[in-house]
Amino acid sequence: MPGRIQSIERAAAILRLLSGRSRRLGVVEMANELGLPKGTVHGILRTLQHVGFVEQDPESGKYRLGAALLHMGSSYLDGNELRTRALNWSDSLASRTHEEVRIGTLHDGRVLIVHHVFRPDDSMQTLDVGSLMPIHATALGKVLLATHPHVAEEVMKRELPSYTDSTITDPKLLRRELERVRERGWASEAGELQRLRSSLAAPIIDRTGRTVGAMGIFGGPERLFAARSPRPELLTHVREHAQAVSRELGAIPW
Amino acid sequence: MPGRIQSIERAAAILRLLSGRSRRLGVVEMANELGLPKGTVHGILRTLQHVGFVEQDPESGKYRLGAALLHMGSSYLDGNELRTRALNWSDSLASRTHEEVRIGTLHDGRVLIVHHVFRPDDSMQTLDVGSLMPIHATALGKVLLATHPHVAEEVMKRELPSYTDSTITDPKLLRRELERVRERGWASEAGELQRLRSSLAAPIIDRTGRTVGAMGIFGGPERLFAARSPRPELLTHVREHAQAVSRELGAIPW
DNA sequence: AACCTCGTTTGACAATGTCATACGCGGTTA
DNA sequence: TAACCGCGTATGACATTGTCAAACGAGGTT
Repeated sequence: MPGRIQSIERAAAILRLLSGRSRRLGVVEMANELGLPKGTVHGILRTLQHVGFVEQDPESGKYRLGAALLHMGSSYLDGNELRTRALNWSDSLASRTHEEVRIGTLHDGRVLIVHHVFRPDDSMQTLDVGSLMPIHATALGKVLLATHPHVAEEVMKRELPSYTDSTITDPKLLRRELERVRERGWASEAGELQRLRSSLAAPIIDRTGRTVGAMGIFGGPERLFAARSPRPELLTHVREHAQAVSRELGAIPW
Repeated sequence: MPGRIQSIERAAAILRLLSGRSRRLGVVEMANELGLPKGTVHGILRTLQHVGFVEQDPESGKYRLGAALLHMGSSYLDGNELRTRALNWSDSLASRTHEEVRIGTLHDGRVLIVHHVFRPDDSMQTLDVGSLMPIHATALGKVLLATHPHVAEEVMKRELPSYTDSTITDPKLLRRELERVRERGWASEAGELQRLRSSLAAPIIDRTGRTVGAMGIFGGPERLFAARSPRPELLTHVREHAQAVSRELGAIPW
C-alpha cells in the first residue's frame, strides 16, 4: 500500500491528541508531543479550525475539538449497519432482561460502543455511545478478542491494565479464557472492570461469517450471576438476541 | 488569515460529502462532485482510511465514514462545557415539564444538538445528539438566530425550506419573529417543523455575555400551548433552567 | 470476447506544505 | 519600569510532497 498524505496523517494525529486529552491543548504542547515544528502544527490547526474540526478558545488561544466532529460521528452511526439492524433487538433485550444493553465493535484494540440502551425505568445514566471500553475486562471485549486472535495477540503484547483485583492481567489466563469463549460462544465478566458490575455478551456475525460486533448486558453480579455462573435464562436471551441481529445482517442461520 | 493546507481542506470536503449522503460513495462519484481528479481523491481516501476516518466496503469498494469519527465526536462532547454544565439541569427540566429536552448550538447555519433528554417514561425514542435541526423551524434555532443577526441574514439569503404549511418561509416575517424573540427573551414554534410537534426555548449565555446555545422542550402543541400561546408555567421552567445553566457558565446573574 | 466502469497504481512535474526564523503580545520577574 | 520569558502567529526560501494525466486490471455487462 503506497504513500499516504503526510499532512492529513498529521492532522489526524493532532485530532487524536486532542481527543485523548480532555483539556484544551496549546500549539507548542502538541508540537512537542508530536515532534513537529510549531509552525507546522499551527498551519494544520488553522486549517482544521477553518473546516470546523477544531475550535480555538478565544481567551487562552488553546485548541479543542470542534463541533463538526460531533455531527460526523452521528452520521457514522446512521450509516452503521450493525447499529441500525440492532436497534430494535437491543430494546427488546433490555426489556426482557431488565438490564442495560450495549453493542460494541472492535476499534483500535478497544471496544467502541455503537449503541447503548439504559436499564428500563432507570434514568440518570449517561449514554456512552462513542466511548471506548477496555477489551480484556468486558464480556463484549472478550467476545471480540476470541474471534480476532491476531488482535488478541497484539493486545497482549502490551501490559494488560488492571481495574479491580479480578481483572485478568496474565496473558496466559486470558488466552485460556478466550479459548473458553470460543468453545461456548459467549463471554462473561464479573467485577473485572468495576467491582460491583458485570456483563454477559455474545457475538454478532455478518453474512460473510465474520464477527463484526458483540451485544451484551451489564448489571450487578448479584443479578447476572447465580452460584458463580451466569444465570441461564439471561444468557439465553443475550445469545438469542445476538443471533437475531446476526440474522438481520444476513448471517447464515445456524 | 493566510494559507490553509489544501490536502486537509480536501479531506474535510470528502468527509463532509460522506456525512451528507447516507449511502456509501465511490471514488469517481466524489471526484466528480468535488471537481477533482479521481487519482487525487483516491490518495486522500487511502490516507483517511489508514487513520480510521473512512472505511471501505470490501465488496463494493465504496467508501463510508469510519469509526474513529464516532469516538472523536463523543470526545468533543466530553470537552464541551455547555453540554457538561447543562447535564443536570436538562434532566430537571425534563422531569418538571414532562417533555423532551434538547440543547442546541449554532453550527454551520443549523442547530447542532449537543444534548437530548427523552420525555420521562417514554422510551423508544431515538437519541439525536449530533444531528442538525433546521434553524428557522425550531424554537432553539429562533433563539440562536435572534442573538446572531449576521447568521440570520446569511441564512435568509438562501431559500428558507418549508416543512409544513406553518413553516415561516418569508424572510420579512422571520425578521419580525426574531425581533419578538429578542424582546421577550424566548422563542416558540408550533407545527413549523412537524405538524403535530412544537417547541419552546430560551438562550444560554456564557461569561462573556454571548449566547452560546439554547435549551428547550419539545412536545405536542396541545400540551405546550393553550389558546395559541405557550403555557406560562412551562415557559417559566424553560427560562429558569436556561438561566441556571447560564449561571453555571459564569454569566452575570440578571 | 469486446467493452464498459470502477478502484487502483504509476511517475514526472511543480505546486505546495514545511520549518527556521522572526514578530508581537501578555504575563512574570528583577 | 524594563528586561525577559513563553505563547500563538506570520514570513519566505527551499525541496519535499501532493497532484494529476495516463495506464492498469478486475468485475460486470453487452
